[in-house]
Amino acid sequence: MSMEPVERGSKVYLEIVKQLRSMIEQDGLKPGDKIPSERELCERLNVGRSSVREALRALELLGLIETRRGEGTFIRDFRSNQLVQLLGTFVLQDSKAKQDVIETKYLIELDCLRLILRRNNVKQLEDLKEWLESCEFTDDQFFIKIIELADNHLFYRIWSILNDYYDALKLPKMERNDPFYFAIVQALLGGNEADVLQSYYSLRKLSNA
Amino acid sequence: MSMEPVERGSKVYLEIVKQLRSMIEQDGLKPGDKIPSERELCERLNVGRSSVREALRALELLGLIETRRGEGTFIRDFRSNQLVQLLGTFVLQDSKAKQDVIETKYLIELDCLRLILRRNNVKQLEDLKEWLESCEFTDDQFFIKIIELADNHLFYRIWSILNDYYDALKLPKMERNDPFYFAIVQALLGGNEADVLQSYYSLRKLSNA
DNA sequence: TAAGTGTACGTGGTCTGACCACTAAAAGGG
DNA sequence: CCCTTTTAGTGGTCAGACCACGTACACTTA
Repeated sequence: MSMEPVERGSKVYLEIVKQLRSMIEQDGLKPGDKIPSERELCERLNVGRSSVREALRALELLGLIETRRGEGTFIRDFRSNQLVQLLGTFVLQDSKAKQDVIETKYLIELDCLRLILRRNNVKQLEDLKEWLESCEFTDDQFFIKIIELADNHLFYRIWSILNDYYDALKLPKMERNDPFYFAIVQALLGGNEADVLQSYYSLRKLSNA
Repeated sequence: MSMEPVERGSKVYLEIVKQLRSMIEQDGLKPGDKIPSERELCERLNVGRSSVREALRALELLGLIETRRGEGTFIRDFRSNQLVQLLGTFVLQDSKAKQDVIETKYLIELDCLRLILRRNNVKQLEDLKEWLESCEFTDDQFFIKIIELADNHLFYRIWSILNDYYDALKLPKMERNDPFYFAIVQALLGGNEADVLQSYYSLRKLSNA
């Protein structure tokens, strides 16, 4: 029920994070659900309120919970994490990092193109082709479509993070370049990996090596 | 110098995070450097110590700083963040997620193999070959070497995260399979992408599609 | 009855002051 | 000179006190 008083080495707020996690798991709490109030957590866990708050603030900065003054603390939809901006401005400094961001973004985009090839969902590609003709869009928006078609949520997250990094580093925005988008989609429909890669390289002005 | 007393909407601990960030930037503080003590930050920013602690605890859970009792608070080497275990057990539930983890891990590993091909650093590959013969190692350890050779810090982070996810989901550990490791390194030395991919597919027991 | 209003309670947000445990540097003694 | 002791500084934690805000319920009023 209660925790060790001074559990050697471990800090109280970390224990509370742990407890919260198992509490959420056991009770099957989902995004939007309310968790016990700070004062109730104090009593239940036999700790001071400041320690509870340290745990909650940490989880809040991680984007895992949301607090509303006068109402309470709620579990958040993890998909939207602002955590990235933080890490971005903290972590990335040197030029090697910049280069890594660009390289990684490109490779992830290539992976998604390969995934789409493997999924081979013609109808979705046809839809995308229509969308190309009927819409104004940016390079980002095009690739968001691509990433979505790849149907891998982790890649979606990773790409979003990289894109945020990209912006945070003030790298030049990709400029729209319609013919290449058509070429990529066409190549995807053709089903030939080499063609797809070549179209992508052209768009990004890369050598195909 | 000091902040607004109740700055509407914004919470004090978030302001402190901001201040710390610019403080680190201005003073050019690097991993290992010490930041001002909690009590000094209170005075400098005209806030309570509990607020300062909320900010520091949050940054600590993010893995951005490290505190040592009796010594102080230090900027941390961002490369190692335990943040992931947290997110992992919080975020991933359904079976689609599991599938995504596996798929993404494999694709990242493939990307790194391609990067190594592009870098074409023969000496490092020879060293790796020696290591293979002289060491006991696990599948993880082998691919850590691979990812390192790819020399892209972001991929290293992403792969580590995915590996943690993999463990958190209790997916079956990759088993060591020596001949395939040799084949991969040999193919890398050969410089033929198709061979490299084929070796990897064999190791992971995947079709080459 | 129905609509509006106001009060009380619960919640998060913040500050203060008090300890404790631990570390490292300064002071002291051999 | 070295070793011990002291001391000051640091993070870790708790308790209590306010404040600001939102909600719900009881009360008034039309």
